[in-house]
Amino acid sequence: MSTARPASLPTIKRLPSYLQIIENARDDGREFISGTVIADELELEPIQVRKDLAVTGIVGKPRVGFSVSELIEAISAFLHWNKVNRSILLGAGHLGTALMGYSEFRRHGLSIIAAFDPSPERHDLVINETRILPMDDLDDFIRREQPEIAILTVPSSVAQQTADQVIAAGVRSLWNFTNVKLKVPAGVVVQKEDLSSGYAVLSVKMGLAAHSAECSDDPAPLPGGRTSTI
Amino acid sequence: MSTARPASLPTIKRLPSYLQIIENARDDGREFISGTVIADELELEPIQVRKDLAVTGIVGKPRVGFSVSELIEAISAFLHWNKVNRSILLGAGHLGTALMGYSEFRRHGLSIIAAFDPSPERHDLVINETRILPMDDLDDFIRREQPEIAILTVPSSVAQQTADQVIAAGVRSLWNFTNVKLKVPAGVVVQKEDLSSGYAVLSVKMGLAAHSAECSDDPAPLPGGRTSTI
DNA sequence: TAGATTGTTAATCGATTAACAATC
DNA sequence: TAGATTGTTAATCGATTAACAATC
Repeated sequence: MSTARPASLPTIKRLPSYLQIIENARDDGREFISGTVIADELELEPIQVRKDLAVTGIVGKPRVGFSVSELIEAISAFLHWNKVNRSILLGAGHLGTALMGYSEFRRHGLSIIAAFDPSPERHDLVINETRILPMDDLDDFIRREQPEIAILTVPSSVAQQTADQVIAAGVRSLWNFTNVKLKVPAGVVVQKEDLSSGYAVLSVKMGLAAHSAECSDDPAPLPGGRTSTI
Repeated sequence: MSTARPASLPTIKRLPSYLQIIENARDDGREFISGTVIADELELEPIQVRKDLAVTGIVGKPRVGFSVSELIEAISAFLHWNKVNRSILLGAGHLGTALMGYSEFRRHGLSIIAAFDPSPERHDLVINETRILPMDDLDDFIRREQPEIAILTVPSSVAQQTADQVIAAGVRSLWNFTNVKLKVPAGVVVQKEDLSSGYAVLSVKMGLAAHSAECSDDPAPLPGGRTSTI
C-alpha cells in the first residue's frame, strides 16, 4: 500500500458501498477480490472502481485483484473509520433512535456516547446502549467528555439554536439531519443529510419511467446519464 | 412559464432546497424572490441557482426576480410534487415511524396510506395517521389499493425478499433505505438512500479540518472544491 | 435614468471513460 | 504460456462558472 491521494466527493461517497461488498467477501472467507467483481455487484464500470480504490493507496495484483484484508484496511484508513469517533446525539425521537441502533456505523467507529432530549419521560432511558440525558446536562457533558461529533436529529425549529449551543460548548463537527441550512463559524464541519433530495430524484425518475412506459419501449435513463446512479 | 427542460441529477437534488427557501418567502408574505437571494441563503453561486431554476421553465423579471407563487408552482410541477403519490411503508421501526411523521413529504405529495410490519404488537396501531398492518395483508392490499411507491425501512436481511414481494404484487417504484443493492426487473425504479455515504463525507471532512488546524491557518476546502457543498 | 437581475452563449474545470502497456 | 486484471496516460463528456447583452 502506497500513500493515499486526494479524492473527489463522488469517489468518497462510493467508498462505503465498496467496503460493504468487500466485508461480505471477507465474511465468505475470500482472500482476494477484483474491481470487476465489485463493479458487477454495484452496477458500476470496472474502471471507475479501480480509479476510486486507487485514492486509498491500495495496490492490487494483476490477474488476481486486491487483497480483501488490505482493501478493508485501506478504505477504513482513508475514511478514518478505523478510529473511534465519540459523538452525542441531539433529539432522541424516532430518527435519532434509529441512528443509535445502526450497528453499521458503530462498526465503523461512530460511538454515540450519549443522547439528549428535552422530554422528561425519556430521561435515563437506555436505548441501544445509549443513555438519554436532559438538555440541562448538555453543556457540562460536552466540556467533560469532549465528543467530536454532534448528530442533530432535533425538530427543524430548534436546529440552529441547538447547533449554536453545542458549538459554543466545543463541538467542531455536526451531522445535520434537519432540513435547516445551519450557520456555523469557520472551522466547524457540517454534513447535511437531505432526504428531500432523494424524494426529488425518486419523483423525477418515476415521471420519466411513466412517460417512457406510455410512449415507447425504450429504456429511459435519467437525463445526465452517466451519473444517474449516484 | 415556458416548457421544462431536462435536468442533471445535481440540479434535481438542489431544487428541494430552493423550494424550501421560496416557501419560507411565501410564508413571509413576499411576492418576488431573486436567484441572488436564494444563492446567498444556501451559500451557492447565483448563476447556479439561475441555471437550475431554468430547467423548470420558469421565466423571471430582470431586476425583480421570480414570482414566488410561480416558482413554487414550477418547481412542484417539475418534481411532480403537485400530485399525490400513494405509497406504503415496509417496516414500521424507528426509521419508518420517523418517515411517517415527516410533514414535509406529506406536503409535497407523499401519502403513506399504510405501513406493514411483522410484529403482532404493532398491528392496528395508528402512527401519524398511518395504520400498521400485518405482512399477511400486504399482497391483497397492494392489489386493491395500487400504491405507486413502496418505502423500504426493513432490516437489510429481508430487504431483497420484501422488494421481490411488493414488485410481484405490482409496485413499480421503491424508496430503499436499507444498505442493500436491490436487484429489480427492468422498468422498476429504485431510489437508494445511503447514510453511509454521508458518514464517509463527514469523516473525511473532519480529517481534513483536523489536519489543517494542526498544520496551517489556511481554510481547507474538500478536494474537488467546486462540488464540495453537495 | 441607473442599476440590479435575468437568461444566453462561451469557457473552464473536473469527473468519467477509453485505451493500452505492464504484470502475474 | 495465455489471459485476466491492474494502473497509467489520454480523451471525452458534462457540470459549473464566466461574460455579457437584454430588460424592466
